[in-house]
Amino acid sequence: MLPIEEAAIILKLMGDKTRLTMLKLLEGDSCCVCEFVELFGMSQPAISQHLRKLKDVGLVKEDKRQQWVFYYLNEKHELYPLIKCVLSTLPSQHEKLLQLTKDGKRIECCSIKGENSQDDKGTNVRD
Amino acid sequence: MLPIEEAAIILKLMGDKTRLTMLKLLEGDSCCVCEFVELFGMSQPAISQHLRKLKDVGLVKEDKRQQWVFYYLNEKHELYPLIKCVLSTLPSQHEKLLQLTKDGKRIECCSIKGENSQDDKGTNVRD
DNA sequence: TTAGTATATAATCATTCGCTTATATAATCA
DNA sequence: TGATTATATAAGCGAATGATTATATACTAA
Repeated sequence: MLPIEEAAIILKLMGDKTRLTMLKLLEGDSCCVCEFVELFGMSQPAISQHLRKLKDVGLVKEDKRQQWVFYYLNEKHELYPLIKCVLSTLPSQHEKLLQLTKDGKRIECCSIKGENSQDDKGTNVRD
Repeated sequence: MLPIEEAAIILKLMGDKTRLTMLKLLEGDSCCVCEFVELFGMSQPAISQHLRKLKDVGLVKEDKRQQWVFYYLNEKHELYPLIKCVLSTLPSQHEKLLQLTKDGKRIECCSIKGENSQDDKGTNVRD
């Protein structure tokens, strides 16, 4: 496919306020599905379907930890320079995550990079 | 509207290969409707409708000269930095214009910046 | 004035999109 | 084990999208 056509596909996917906000959030940290459900106030299937689209074109990758699925930006994507430059023009969405933490809704999952803290499961919090 | 929502609208509009190519072409030069019709091999109404959408959000502006309407990038657009950074990651489409010139299909219109050469109308060529 | 060229708009239509509800799968917890 | 929690998928539906054809408008040329 022509590079400009590939770029158009990526831009169309980013041209949705929910997905664009998701990507901006993922610029700073990984998030799991239930955090997005909480943040956007949308149904869980709606969130899953947005993430599926982002995953299908390789914009995000997933990391299954315990009962959660964490999504993160795929910095190896062929068009990552395009993605990065778009995200860099957007205002930070980090305060949304801070609020989630304050509300005790942030998921803490300790198996990051293979580690596992057996005595820290459940509704734990990060940030 | 939130900045991220405005950005999503712009990105959605850029997320179409025809419009994205139009914008990349306009990065270097202004073009008129019939040139786009020739370049994309699409119907004239289809081209007009794409340009209308770009104009409605202020991404392009128009400049009527004689019987033609030339479109050009609106560098004053609030989100021009976003637009510019996206376009900068795309491959040049200039050879399309060169080919158009070779085919004698490029429109030469001399009323640029108020000038008017009365003895140079019709199917003239630029480039 | 009339014919031709350039452009815009309206109506239509098939496709895509984004959501919903219902349901399936997998992991955890009691 | 059975209940709960997290996630994914399928079906359905209304709205948006991108093209087409038909038509209207405006400028140019003879």
